[in-house]
Formats: sequence, structure tokens, C-alpha cells
Amino acid sequence: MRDDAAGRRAVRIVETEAYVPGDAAAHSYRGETPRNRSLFLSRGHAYVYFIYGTWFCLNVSAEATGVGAGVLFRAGEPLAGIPAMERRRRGATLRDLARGPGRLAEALDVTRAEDGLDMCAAGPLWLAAPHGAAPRIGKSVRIGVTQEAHRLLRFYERDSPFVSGPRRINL
DNA sequence: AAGAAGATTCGCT
DNA sequence: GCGAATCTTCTTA
Repeated sequence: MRDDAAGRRAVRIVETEAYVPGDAAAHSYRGETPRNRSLFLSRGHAYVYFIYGTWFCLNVSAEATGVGAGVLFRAGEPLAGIPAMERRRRGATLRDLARGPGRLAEALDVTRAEDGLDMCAAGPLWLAAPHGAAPRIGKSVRIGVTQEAHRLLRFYERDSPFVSGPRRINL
């Protein structure tokens, strides 16, 4: 959930990737730096990083204070505040509004300003429990990752059209 | 001090 | 399919 001057925007997270302790692909692998310090906060805090000089990506920290682990939000199904998302993502179809980590952050206007926020507390960026029937969940290797490339740490809703990635890995 | 690679996306071929 | 855009961090000299 995103609450700011544009009103409320909501997406259902339909695709995630885990970056776990001891994982060479994780930003936290080589210890704490100014960029990744939010990964070392207790579970539930936002970690926002800037990539390829162009995009932000949103994660949530996933372990106890000082451990260093997180879950990347890779795609979302737009639920509310869709006009505000369309203004941020000019020219994108509904399906592509938040389909991909960079697009998701752009649709929700998430930048470094949100880095470190507690997403389990009331505020401009927070997590709500999903509702409705439990979806079928698929798992696969992570996208764009070269280290520890065999690990099945990507999770997605198997029946959602809002999931990113090549079709062949979305079994 | 300089260079390469990276949890990406878009536009053009 | 390939290259550009272009920031941060890590590696190597």
C-alpha cells in the first residue's frame, strides 16, 4: 500500500525473490554498506536501491536486526489508485504498470526517500495481508542473477498475468 | 585512479 | 535480439 499526495495506491504482490543469509547473489553478502544498510534492519523494513543508473527496486528486510536478508518485490497486480500509477508510467498498459521490479517501484513512486521505512507500521508505504482464496504458487530460479543461479528462490502466482519473466520458467 | 558488472527497461532492428 | 541510459560498489593497478 502506498499513501502519499497522489492518494492511495495498492498493488497485490504477485512475484518475489528471496536473498538469504550466505547467498553470494545478495546485496548483503559482503556486509553492511551505506547502500544496503536497510537489509540489516529487523524484518519488515523497506530496502530501496538504485540500479543501472535508471531504476529503483523495492525489497523488504526479512531477518533479525544485523543478519542481512531481504525479499525483492518483482511484480504487482494494480488494485487501487490506477490513474495515479498510469501517470507515473506513461504509455504502459495495465498489465505492464507494475510488471517488473523497476516498473513496480516507478508505479508506486518509491525512491530512496522510502528506504528504511518500517512497512509493518502505519505510514506512506506499508504491507497489508492479502485476501481472497490462496493462489497457486510456483517457484523458479531468480531472474538476472548470475551468482547461485540454480537456487529456486523466486516465487510467483502461477495464474497471474501480472508476473514478469520469460514464459518458460513460469511453469 | 580507472574500469567493469550489476536483483532493469525501452526503443529500434 | 541488441544497445543505450548512466549510478553505486567492488576489483585491480
